[in-house]
Amino acid sequence: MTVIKLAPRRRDATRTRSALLAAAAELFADRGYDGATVREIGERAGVDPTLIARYFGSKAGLYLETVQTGEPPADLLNRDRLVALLDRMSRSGVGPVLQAAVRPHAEDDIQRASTEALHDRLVTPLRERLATDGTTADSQLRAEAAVAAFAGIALGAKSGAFPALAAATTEQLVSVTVSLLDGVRS
Amino acid sequence: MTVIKLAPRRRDATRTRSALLAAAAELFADRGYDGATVREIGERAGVDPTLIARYFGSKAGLYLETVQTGEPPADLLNRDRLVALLDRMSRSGVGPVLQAAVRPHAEDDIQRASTEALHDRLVTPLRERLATDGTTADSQLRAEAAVAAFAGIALGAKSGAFPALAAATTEQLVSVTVSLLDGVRS
DNA sequence: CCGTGATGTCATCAACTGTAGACAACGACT
DNA sequence: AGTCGTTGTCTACAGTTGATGACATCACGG
Repeated sequence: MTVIKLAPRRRDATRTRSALLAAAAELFADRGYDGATVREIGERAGVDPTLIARYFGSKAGLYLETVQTGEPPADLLNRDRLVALLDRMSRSGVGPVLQAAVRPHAEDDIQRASTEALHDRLVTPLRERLATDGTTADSQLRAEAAVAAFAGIALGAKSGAFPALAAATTEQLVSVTVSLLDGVRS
Repeated sequence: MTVIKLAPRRRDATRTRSALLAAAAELFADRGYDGATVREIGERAGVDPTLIARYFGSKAGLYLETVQTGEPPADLLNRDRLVALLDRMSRSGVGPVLQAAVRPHAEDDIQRASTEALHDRLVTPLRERLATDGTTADSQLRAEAAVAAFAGIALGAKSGAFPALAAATTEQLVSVTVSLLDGVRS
């Protein structure tokens, strides 16, 4: 067993690493991968930006790690899950993976990792839900469309283009989202 | 760096102007405002990029003009309109205004013009449709949510994050979109 | 106490961006 | 022909971006 130091060290690689990860998650969610700069991330984390290169290799490496440490898989047709998801987004932003749903990334690594996370956490659970509910035809297409629609709503509420959507309470948001997503069973 | 020798072209301001507009519309729709560079736009238009500054004042001015020359207002609950809209998007891209639905722009002018176009062409017609159909409660919120969801689907089909959505025929796309949007009446 | 690796700081680079301005080529006019 | 506004070409610049490497400073084991 390794001895755990309780006294906070002035120099703590683990701490700066997690600070960078947290700041990156916020900024990537807010402005997308390209929009967030390493200098901003460093400033928000209270850390020198060049440490990103040291601990994550590059900005892309930081993004990939950000994507991995995300929300657990959620079935969008489950109202409780949807509430939890929308509630968290209204507080801490929308998450980097949803950005990838509507916007292609230039780098392949970024695109692939984001897509994979999106499917693992949202598309696949929904497709399986549709299958168990009896809707087998086009279940993959339906699931993808529903997730895409959800991404549109979640991002639209933050984009500034939809004032009523941005001003809505979580309950209202849940209600209208449920109304829309329910149609996926057709 | 390869230097492309251009064939001697007739001097025509109107022509270069429209060439720049067309190229800009494609690239803005494809990569967003920030993602499209003036050099790319110029290259696609077969025109020197600095002419953007001459004819439109700046990249932002070019974007604003691009936004103005868009699709006519469409009611998303009208199936024919939806078909036409999705069909055009599958051919010539998704249009710059839908980008603004899910992604905030840094500059205020850009954001405001995009939002205005989005509401004039999609949100307001849909809200009025909902009102005449009897759904008066929260009609603004419902209309915005539906447009945001539609934007998610349209952009998702092009983002590379949804393979089934990207491979779907226009008919399939229309079908699943109608299923989802119909729920907005709830 | 001291050295050595870990951690942080700093200056700087090359690439890219939008934009400006000097210059050249064209063409309609007297 | 000659003039001059219009249109196109080219270079350059200041700003930003991600990334690199040299240097400084700390922490811990000997």
